Amino acid sequence: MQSIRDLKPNFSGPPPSSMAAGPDPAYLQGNIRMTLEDPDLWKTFHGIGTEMIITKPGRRMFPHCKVNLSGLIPCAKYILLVDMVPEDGFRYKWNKERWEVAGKAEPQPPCRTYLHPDSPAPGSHWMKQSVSFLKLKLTNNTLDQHGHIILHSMHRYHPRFHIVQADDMFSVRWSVFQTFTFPETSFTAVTAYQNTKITKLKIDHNPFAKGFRDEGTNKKRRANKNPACLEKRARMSDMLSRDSEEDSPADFCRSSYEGYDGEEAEPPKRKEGDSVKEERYSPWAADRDHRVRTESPAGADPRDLYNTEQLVPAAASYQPYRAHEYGKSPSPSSSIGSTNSGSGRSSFESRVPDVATVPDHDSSKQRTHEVGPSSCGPQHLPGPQDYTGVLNMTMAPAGKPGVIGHHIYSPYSAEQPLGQWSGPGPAQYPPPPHHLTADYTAQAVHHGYHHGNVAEWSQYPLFSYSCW
DNA sequence: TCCTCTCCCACTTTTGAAAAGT
DNA sequence: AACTTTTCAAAAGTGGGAGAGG
Repeated sequence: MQSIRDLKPNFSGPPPSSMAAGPDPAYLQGNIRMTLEDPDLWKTFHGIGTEMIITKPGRRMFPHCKVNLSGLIPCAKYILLVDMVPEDGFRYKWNKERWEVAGKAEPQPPCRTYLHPDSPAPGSHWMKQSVSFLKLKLTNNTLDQHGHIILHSMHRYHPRFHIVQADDMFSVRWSVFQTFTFPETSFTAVTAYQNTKITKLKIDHNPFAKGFRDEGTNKKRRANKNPACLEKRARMSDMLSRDSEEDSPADFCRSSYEGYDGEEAEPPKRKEGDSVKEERYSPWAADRDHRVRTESPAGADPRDLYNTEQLVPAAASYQPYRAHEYGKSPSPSSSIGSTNSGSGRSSFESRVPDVATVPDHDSSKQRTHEVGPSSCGPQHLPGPQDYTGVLNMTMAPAGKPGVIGHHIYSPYSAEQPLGQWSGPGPAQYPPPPHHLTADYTAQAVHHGYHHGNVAEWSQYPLFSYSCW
């Protein structure tokens, strides 16, 4: 099974007729522009080393991902997705005010993709206002049934934004994926904040945390220490015990870091005394950038050819991070061994996003499809996992007005369950086709590529969950 | 002993239904 | 009666704290 990206080289045959007669190439080859909203806030966090809390029930990101889009065809429909990509193949620990490599990364959890609830929507909809992924939640529960994005604590990730021109999820396979990343959105997944500066920043900027801004609240917290509270804690302990029984380690992911070389594991340098208002990126980024140049020849992988197509200039504020200028994205933390990084990344990329989180479309406010567990592909995974997820999505009626000029062919009717696309679970992920020496996101801030092969695309297990 | 994970607490914002007003 | 605005309770989100467990 291959990831979206890995499919690119397989797009060797003629594209589907609908694609061949597809949209104005100008739209596909560089006019689409995505800019990150609140870049200063992101940079402020990034300068310190962004941490994102992950919890079992799922935790929102803060800052949350919010982007502006332009260059879309106003009448054509698009689907927006977000997934999380490991920055590297390492696990980290917080030690004496800095992050240090604590060993090899754990096998990747099921890779999930968050589908923006408005999807699919016309380009005009996406462009008229900023697109927020506020409700995207992160979890460390590998058995999560809510469609949240599953991450490992103490690992570093960065979000990837995908824009797909497609009438509905069934058309996605024929469509062009355009992928954007913003180096300043990288973060470390944690179950509790490690860096007090991050804590302070979160409290200062997150409205939900206002209660922690004034010192007076501290005394309220003391009230927790009462007998009733202790009783509840005892009960909670029982629950925890039960949970741990359920959460038996699932061997559904192969190790993503075959290329890991412990010798190259160098603790990412954290700049001591970063100020909250720090505008430049953390030393993680600088370190990584350096290593990237010296150890990982960009473009070594033939797939890079695909990465360079449809390169869209990033927002001016992110120019410094564009691949064509630096060769590599200076995402933080990947500072550790670029070859490792590339390997880890590529391994991850070879995984299959097992979930397409399904929206309830704001405009329709209805869920038209409830589809049972996928019947496709062996279910090798223990437990309910994602592979028994249900499709819960709003489909755009076939032939719906609004899409003019660039109708994308879909071999499926709108009623066809998306679950039928589902392939084998991640337990069957093949090893990466070959070692990727190049850091994926580092290739370009923006990538575009086709899904031209039905057979391969059909292997994508798109499971859908309702996130909210 | 150290590190990580977990849950509850008190607080805040958001949401949406009901009530009130036009 | 229909629509808009206001009110308010419930739901959801937040980090801190401290215990549990590996």
